[in-house]
Amino acid sequence: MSDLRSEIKREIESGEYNCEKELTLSIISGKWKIIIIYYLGTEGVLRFSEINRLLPKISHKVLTTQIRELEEDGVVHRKVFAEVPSKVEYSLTTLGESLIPIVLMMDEWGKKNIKHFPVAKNR
Amino acid sequence: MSDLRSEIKREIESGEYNCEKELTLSIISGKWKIIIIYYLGTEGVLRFSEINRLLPKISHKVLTTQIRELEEDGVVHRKVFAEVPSKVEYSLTTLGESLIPIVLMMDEWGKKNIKHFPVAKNR
DNA sequence: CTGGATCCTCTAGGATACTG
DNA sequence: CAGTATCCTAGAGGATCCAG
Repeated sequence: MSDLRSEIKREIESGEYNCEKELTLSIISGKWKIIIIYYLGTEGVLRFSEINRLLPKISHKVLTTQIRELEEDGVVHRKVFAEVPSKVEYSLTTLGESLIPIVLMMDEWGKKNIKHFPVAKNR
Repeated sequence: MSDLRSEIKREIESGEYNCEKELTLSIISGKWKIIIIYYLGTEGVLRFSEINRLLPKISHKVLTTQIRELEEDGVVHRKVFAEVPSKVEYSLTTLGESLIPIVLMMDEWGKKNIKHFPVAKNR
C-alpha cells in the first residue's frame, strides 16, 4: 500500500482503525489537499481554473482527483453551472471549514520550523 | 511518486516547495507516525518493544523505518543502552513536542467527525 | 531485544492526449 | 472550461528471515 487514504479508508470502513487521528490524516494527506483546503478557506469560492492557476505545478488530472476525493470526504462542495463553456465552483463545506484550524497550525508550524531543515538558500 | 515524505523532502531541499504546510505534512504523514508521536507525547519514554506492544498490527521493519524517519526529521530522540539484550529508549525532542498540539487537534477532529464517515458498527 | 536485508504488491501522483 | 482515459514509475508499507 502506498498512500494513506485508501488504506486508512479501508480500515475505517472495516472498523479496524487504530485511532481517530488516522481519519483526519487520511483526509488531509494528499500532495495538494491541505493547500487546496487552505485556498478555499481563505479565498472562499474558487473555480477549477482558478485553483489551477494558484497551483501551477499540479497537473490537470491530479487536481481533478484531489478535489474529487475531498468532495467524497465531504470537505469540499462542488457547484456546476449549466453554461458553455462549463463553469464549476468549489467551496468548503462546514466539515471542510472545521479543518481550517488544523491547516493553519500546520502552516505556522512549518513556517516556524523550516529553518531546522535543509533548504536551498535561494528563497 | 507515491508517498509524500520523500517527494516533499526533495522539493524542500531544492527550495521548490509550494508552502510550509507541506513540511509539516511530510513529517507527520506516514501510516503510524502520528500515533507514535502521540504515544511518546503522552507516555514520555518508550522502548522499541513497548511501542510495538501498543501497535500490535505494525510489523517490525515498518516500525523501525517509521521511527528512523522521525529521528531523521529531528522529532524523536533515540537513546541506546549498551546492554545485552539490547535496550533502546525513544522520546520526543523539543521539536517533536511542538507537534503535539497538532496531533491532539487531529485526534479531536477525528473523534468528533468520524460519525460522518462509513464505519463498521461493531465498535 | 533491536533492527538490518530481501522481496513483493499496490497505488498516488504525474504526463499527455482527447472530449462535450 | 472542466474533466476523462491511458500509460507509467517510484516508493511506502508489509512479510519473513537473519544477526549482534
